[in-house]
Amino acid sequence: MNNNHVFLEKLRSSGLIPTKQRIEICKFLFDRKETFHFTINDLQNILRKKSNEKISLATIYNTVHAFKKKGFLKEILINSSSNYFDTNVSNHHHFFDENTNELIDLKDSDVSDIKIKKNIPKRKIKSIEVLVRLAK
Amino acid sequence: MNNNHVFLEKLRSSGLIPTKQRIEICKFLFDRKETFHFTINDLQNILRKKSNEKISLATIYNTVHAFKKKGFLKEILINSSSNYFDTNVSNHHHFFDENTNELIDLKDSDVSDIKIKKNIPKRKIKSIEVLVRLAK
DNA sequence: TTACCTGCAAAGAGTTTGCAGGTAG
DNA sequence: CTACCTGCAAACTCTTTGCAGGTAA
Repeated sequence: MNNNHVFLEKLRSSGLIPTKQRIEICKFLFDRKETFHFTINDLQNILRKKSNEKISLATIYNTVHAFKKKGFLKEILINSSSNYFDTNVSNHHHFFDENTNELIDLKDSDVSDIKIKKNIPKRKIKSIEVLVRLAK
Repeated sequence: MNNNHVFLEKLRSSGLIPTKQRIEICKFLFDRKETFHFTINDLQNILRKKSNEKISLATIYNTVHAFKKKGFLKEILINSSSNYFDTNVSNHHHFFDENTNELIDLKDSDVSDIKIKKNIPKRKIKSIEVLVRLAK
């Protein structure tokens, strides 16, 4: 399936010039049904193997952060040794499997309604994130 | 109030030799009623100002990680620019104020019961952490 | 005395930046 | 042509480590 035009539009409409590198990263990250979770390091390794032309690490950092800024990716903090990104930018929660270091999406409907019974003056709730740590 | 003996005991019973530096850090972190949230950088700045003798950064890292390992501190990940530690090691959740970069404890009773309606084979839930982001 | 700890400086890991050359429009 | 992007290397920040001297018991 050739979705290039979709990604061209996605990039253009967000003000990012669709370069070869950005399109390749788009195709890898967004041309899939399932959510994808990755670290910058994961992404670099995978892209390096998949493709003949290598995308420099600086460009991967730039692109991932540009995508995050545009709302195409969400950053998720789990442990102090690596930062994860998630192609699913909707409101949802996560399992983190401490045995495999793997992130798994939890649909909003997989988690009971959460009510916060405390208020901070002059502040509004922006988001509620649940992280469920798993182990054997 | 002189709690030195309490900290001496705390350190000794966990197998850490109570040195001058560790006692000073203990006194600062644990001789208080309220929970304290900090980054390594916060801690170094505060200790530097409070005390005449400076504790080296390496020792602060060593000590904080030793305390974490012994269960005296809990690490909390909020944003990619800094790692927080919490003197409250009980099960509880957090507000994070994005305007001030401040962490605020949420008692377990401030959050409605959370039920996870999904199972991962061969894995058990180790902990459930809720992070509520706040903004103006 | 012995094992462990501290502090310094150097090393390491991850991330960001400056800049020269390249590319999209 | 112009503005923006890429890739490299250097810089930077945060954290860890090696080691010599110091300290607790």
